Amino acid sequence: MVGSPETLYLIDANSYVYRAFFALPRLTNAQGQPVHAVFGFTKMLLRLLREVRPNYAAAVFDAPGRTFRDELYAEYKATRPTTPAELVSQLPYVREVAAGCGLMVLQIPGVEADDVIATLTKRWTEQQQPVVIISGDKDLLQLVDGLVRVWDTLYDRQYDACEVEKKFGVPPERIPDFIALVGDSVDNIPGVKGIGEKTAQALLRRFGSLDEVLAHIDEIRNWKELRAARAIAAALQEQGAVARLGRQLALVRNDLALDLGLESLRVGPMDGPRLRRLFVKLGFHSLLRELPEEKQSAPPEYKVAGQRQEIQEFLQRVDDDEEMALAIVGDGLQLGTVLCRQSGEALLVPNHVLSPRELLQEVRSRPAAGVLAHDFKRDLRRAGVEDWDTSAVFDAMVAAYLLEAPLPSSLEEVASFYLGCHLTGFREDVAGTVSGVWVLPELVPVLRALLAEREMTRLFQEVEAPLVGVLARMEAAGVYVDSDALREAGRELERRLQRLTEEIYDLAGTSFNIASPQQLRDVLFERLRLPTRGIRRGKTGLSTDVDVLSKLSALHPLPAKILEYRTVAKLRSTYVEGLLASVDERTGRLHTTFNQCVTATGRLSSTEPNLQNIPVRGDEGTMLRRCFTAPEGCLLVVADYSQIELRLLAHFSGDPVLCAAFENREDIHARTAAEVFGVEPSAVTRDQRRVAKMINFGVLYGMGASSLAKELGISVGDAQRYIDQYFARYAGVRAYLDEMVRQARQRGYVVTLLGRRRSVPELGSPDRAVAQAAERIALNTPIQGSAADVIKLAMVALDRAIGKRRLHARMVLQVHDELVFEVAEQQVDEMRTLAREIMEGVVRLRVPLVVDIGSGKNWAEAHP
DNA sequence: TGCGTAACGTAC
DNA sequence: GACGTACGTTACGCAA
Repeated sequence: MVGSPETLYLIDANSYVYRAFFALPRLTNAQGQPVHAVFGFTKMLLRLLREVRPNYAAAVFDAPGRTFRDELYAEYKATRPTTPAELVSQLPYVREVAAGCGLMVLQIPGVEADDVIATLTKRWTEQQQPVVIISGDKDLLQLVDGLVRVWDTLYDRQYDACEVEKKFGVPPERIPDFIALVGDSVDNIPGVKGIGEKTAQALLRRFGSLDEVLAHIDEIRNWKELRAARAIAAALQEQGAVARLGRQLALVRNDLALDLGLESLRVGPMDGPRLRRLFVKLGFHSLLRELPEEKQSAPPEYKVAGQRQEIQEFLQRVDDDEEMALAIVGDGLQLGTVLCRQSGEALLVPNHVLSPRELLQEVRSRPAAGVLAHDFKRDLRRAGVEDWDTSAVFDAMVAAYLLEAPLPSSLEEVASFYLGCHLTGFREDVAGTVSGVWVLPELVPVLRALLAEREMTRLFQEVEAPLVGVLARMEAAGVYVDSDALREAGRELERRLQRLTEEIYDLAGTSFNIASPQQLRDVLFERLRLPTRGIRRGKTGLSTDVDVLSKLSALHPLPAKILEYRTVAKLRSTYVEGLLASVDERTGRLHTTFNQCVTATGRLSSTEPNLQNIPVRGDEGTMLRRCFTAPEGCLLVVADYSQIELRLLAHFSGDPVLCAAFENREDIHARTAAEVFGVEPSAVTRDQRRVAKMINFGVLYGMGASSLAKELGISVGDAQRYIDQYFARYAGVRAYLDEMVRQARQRGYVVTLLGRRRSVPELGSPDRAVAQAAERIALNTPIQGSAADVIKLAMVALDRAIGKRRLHARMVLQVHDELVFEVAEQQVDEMRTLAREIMEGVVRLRVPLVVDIGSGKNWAEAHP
């Protein structure tokens, strides 16, 4: 729709929002606020601004409360159901969007939007300037004339006088008369009973207006061509007054005294930051891209420090309580540190002038030591300054992770997402690398506001922020590995693999790549012709995983050998060779990276190498963990939360049986077996306990009967009976899990003990499988995530306690519910007591938290 | 040669 | 398809 530069666009906002609310599928943002009507409105408005580029526009809203029409007719709009709360709650956002887009927002008390639009239209057309009304409401079609058109953007239909007449059979100015005769169920305008659209059109065509129709009732009564003319005449006679009232209701008023200069309708500039914040809040991630990248955020004028003197001068200008952005840039040869003040004043300090290590120590010595950073742990590690209490450091990467913004969360992406800044590169002789620290002073307030809004400030300040430093210390400490023992184990595994390979080729009657599932499949099912009935299929064909091979091993000796081969090969390649490759040769220690911003639930993860999946079961597990040892004069202390997830389930659900079991310090799996099998706890067999243990784990993951059956090797019917019996005995657990899903559906996200959130948008998916997977996420995340909350809190507290007591002890590993410490032999008892006290007492639950502790020369021996 | 994906297996 | 969260290794197909 192209208009002249003087065209005024008037948006009938309520009508649009109302229709969008019912027309579009319900959608909520991460906070559970329904947003689909705002979304529809926003899309429409952005499109209008992009394609039409209007110079003049306004968004007009109905004002709540009575209007002159209510005075005229008490029943006006009385049949309309009260506007849903979910729609009303979206209106403020709609106004915010319109204002952010630079539009005048009008909402005049006691007046409906239609009348405001009519008045503005009249004033505008008096200047001989065109008007386009954006509305889907037929009431406004009465305003259409040579200068005025109505555009129904939802269906992309435009109405000029011709189109109106085509649709209603009457010219625009007769629409009120038409509505008066026909009635309008939406606004509860009664109309004349017995007169429908066709009759009304005929009457108005012949007589022109409602008044003329009513003046010619006699003539109508004898009108031969009119069907049921007598009845219609009678109805008009009887209901003429009603029709006149209806006309008054339908006629829009164009004579309001609006205190408004027409120039104020000029469209202002888009408020990018405001819209971005709003879109982030509403979850309109796709629309963020449609906002113009208004600024290329280029680096400020920065000085390159040539002498230490300049650093001192720079730091002296910084206020004591001023937060300073900081980043280490460049690579090993051209290392540098960038400091950036709130004002934008920035300094690049090349390594040769002052090392990052010394500079960071300088910064840390400032009174407030407030620092803004992105991936600060990395900076600490690069500078080798790990003994930093990071509680006062605002790490934008960690904040963005908590806010569940876009993952991956490089600073460039976070800034683009929350600020709309495109960080332009910053190449420098010394730094040689891009760094966007300078956006931090602008970005951090936005992140802080969002954290506060979601009540995550404490989680951030008291858990995640201090944890940054704790993890840096753990990584820097590393864990000692007996490389000789590991190499020897590797040689032993190598010999076993040789032997197994020969045996396998023998059994297969051919040599092939045993590690290739594809070739193995050919050997098993083509060459040996093992039965394929009931064998699971993957994307590329029949599976050869552990379940399949276990089943086949009853029929042929080869599959068992393959299984053994795989176990040994895994051990050799991933654990022996992989770990040896990562050991620091000078110290014999292994330094993993703990990722704080990766998992969906709040757990940590560990990479290069992953020390959170070192085998523990079987002889191989023991052998491997024996290689993780304490250095001379030290022991390893391992503290392990006992059943933390089930305890959290008891806490959240308040289930009396589950809570009592933990309060009485019972064996929880035996208790579950007693409940499910209806026997005394003392009479539970090993097998019953095994089944109960599986059920207990299954509940935490939302396991179904079929998978439990598969796991236990029983029928699906039996598995279902066990599950039913479980929920019959633990009714509180059932109720809690149901409530979790209900809440997730209502709010769009789930919450952990300390307020960590995970949105679960797929709950409403029409695809059953997708929706059910989302349900399992909704059940599992509060439990798994709360366990992560608890151990993180304990890590922060333990780190402080160890420092305060000056213990010769350091935390070296975390494996989700377990902490490993390296402790001087004389202080092992103190460390054991401290770990237990702090870990058990870090949060207060309805049931006791229990920590099992062990100590020993190596990880296998120390395992409780 | 480098990269992405599938299959598999390890942990909690 | 059917049990939540991770990471690493190998094989393999594809593109440069």
